[in-house]
Amino acid sequence: MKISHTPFDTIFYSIEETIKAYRKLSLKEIKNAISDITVDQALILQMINDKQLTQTEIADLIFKDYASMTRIIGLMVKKNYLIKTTNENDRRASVLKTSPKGELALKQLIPIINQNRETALNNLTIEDINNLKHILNKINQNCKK
Amino acid sequence: MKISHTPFDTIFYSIEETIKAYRKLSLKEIKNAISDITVDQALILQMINDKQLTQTEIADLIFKDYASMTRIIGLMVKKNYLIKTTNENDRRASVLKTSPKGELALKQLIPIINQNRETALNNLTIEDINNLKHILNKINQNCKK
DNA sequence: TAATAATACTTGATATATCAAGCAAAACTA
DNA sequence: TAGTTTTGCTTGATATATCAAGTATTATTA
Repeated sequence: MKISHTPFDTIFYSIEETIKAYRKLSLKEIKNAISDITVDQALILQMINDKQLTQTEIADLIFKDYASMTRIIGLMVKKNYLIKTTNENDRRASVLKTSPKGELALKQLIPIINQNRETALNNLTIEDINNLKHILNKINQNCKK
Repeated sequence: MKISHTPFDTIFYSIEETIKAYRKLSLKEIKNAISDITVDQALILQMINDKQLTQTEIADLIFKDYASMTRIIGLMVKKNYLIKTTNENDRRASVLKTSPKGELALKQLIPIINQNRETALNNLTIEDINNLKHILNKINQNCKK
């Protein structure tokens, strides 16, 4: 198979471009509602609210380094969106909970997050989405071999 | 259209996952050859070698902030991969050139970069790629409206 | 059970991302 | 042509990414 080799023709360029455009849109809308929260922080808030998770679990789920996770969580605690305590059954692990402020923020954020997704996926068909997911998954597998 | 709303079912999750996997693969292979160069730095080296570009132009092409570009270029100059001078026709602008060390590095890097792309796209058809590009482009447009 | 290994983070150092503010040169305009 | 705006880039501050090294705590193993 012949594949383009100039940087700007590669599919990776398109992928980067798209994800950056989506992140930009999301950040704008989120900041518009709550100025001191980022896209990832909103996602983390949502994850912790849905299910009790450790930092390590969150990091694995959203492809972040554990060190970054420590710092992001630290900031979210400092801004009072999260409450962090130690797990008494395993004193290495921390227990993360959304604070009242965090829950309130989340109530505002969820419709915004959903709206962002709708906006980004406007005019796409179910086939488009499934296709996209399928092809990306192939690439993902290739990269991990 | 009904679209999934749980974070891990969304297509954006797949996109992030894929681009991170690809970046990880690329970085590993690049570092293996030249330990002090990153994926973006390799790309920048390639761009500058192909065509004379200003920092601003490079930043726009690879979706980077101008401030980041100043710092990345600064490091590449410091590591002696690039030579930076001022453009005498427009003293605001800088002229960037690959140094001999940069050119040598690039010679090593180009086959690696190409190989990474081949690896990542293994078993994909031309249709897959075109499809992917087309769908991503739709999302990209939606995000920019 | 003592030594070792693994786990769940944390910290330091450096690079990059992002926003805001600033600077000098160039372009534009009244 | 003087004043204003734009352009190309830089710097500062803060957040995040990444790698390496370190600290408790828990689990394993000889």
